Amino acid sequence: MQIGEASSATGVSTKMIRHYESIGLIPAAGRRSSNYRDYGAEDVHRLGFIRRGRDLGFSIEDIRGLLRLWADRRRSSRDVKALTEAHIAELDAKIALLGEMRTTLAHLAHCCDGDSRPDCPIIESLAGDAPLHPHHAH
Amino acid sequence: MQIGEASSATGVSTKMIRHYESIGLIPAAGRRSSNYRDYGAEDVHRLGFIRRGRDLGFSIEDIRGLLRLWADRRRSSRDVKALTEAHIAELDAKIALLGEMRTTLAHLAHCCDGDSRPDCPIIESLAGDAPLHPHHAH
DNA sequence: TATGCACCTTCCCATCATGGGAAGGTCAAG
DNA sequence: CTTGACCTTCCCATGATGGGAAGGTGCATA
Repeated sequence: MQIGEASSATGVSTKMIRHYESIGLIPAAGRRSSNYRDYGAEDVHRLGFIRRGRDLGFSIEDIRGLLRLWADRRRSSRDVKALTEAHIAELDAKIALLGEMRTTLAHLAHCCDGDSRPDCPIIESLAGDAPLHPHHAH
Repeated sequence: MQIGEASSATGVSTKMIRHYESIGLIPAAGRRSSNYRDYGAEDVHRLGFIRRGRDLGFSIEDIRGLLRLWADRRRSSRDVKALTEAHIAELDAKIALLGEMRTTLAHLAHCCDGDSRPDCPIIESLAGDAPLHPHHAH
């Protein structure tokens, strides 16, 4: 199986497969006489693991840890769970941050007439002319 | 006012102030005889605008547009609102994506015993051995 | 057989916003 | 006149990904 097939079988781009090899996330693929990389079922399985990890937002370094745990028959599920919960906490922090931005922006947009006149609470807020959470009636 | 003061007055690092100048987001600062950059009230006001924009998650290019609108006395608040609502839509998309990840991970973590045994639905999911949303009783 | 096309290889560069750090100049206080 | 806190420019790194060039490989078809 050459790299393009491994790519379409897993949804990991050929670019990224080579990259993962270069940073040691996956072992160096075997080579055919043509110097083309050669992949087997185990390699494809590992790439699928990586893609699912990425889809869940794990960093490459997180996935390095998860791959090590996956390979370790004597792992504790505690370690996997701890890694996962740390990641959930990061997601929560990001979601909270984005949610705050969204709330503020939605409020400002709500207070903006959106017409052809220049007066605009959004611009005024950015300019520091108005607090971000004015106690307007609306 | 030299760059360090402008930085601490606005919360924009000196690195970023120089960077914003280099990409033309702010005009080139005046120079003293020492070749040190010199900032006035208007410059600080603009840097504050930029920082608040960044804090609300606007990209540098968004902010470039907002600065142009800010300076334009004949702007329509419609344009500001449109830019803002496009940004809100991006935030919503990101929040939704992160939220889906969070939901899946929380479910998997909930189903993981987190003990010293290796059996772990998180690893099994990543390995593709189990669907991400199994219909377990829990 | 020759040619074309789809695939592969390596290598360098770009993204986005930010920071680190080196090598050296400036300035005020001790 | 030294010390230390500032400033200058320049290069490099991050994290994950893609673009694209220059060139090799392999298979099908004219």
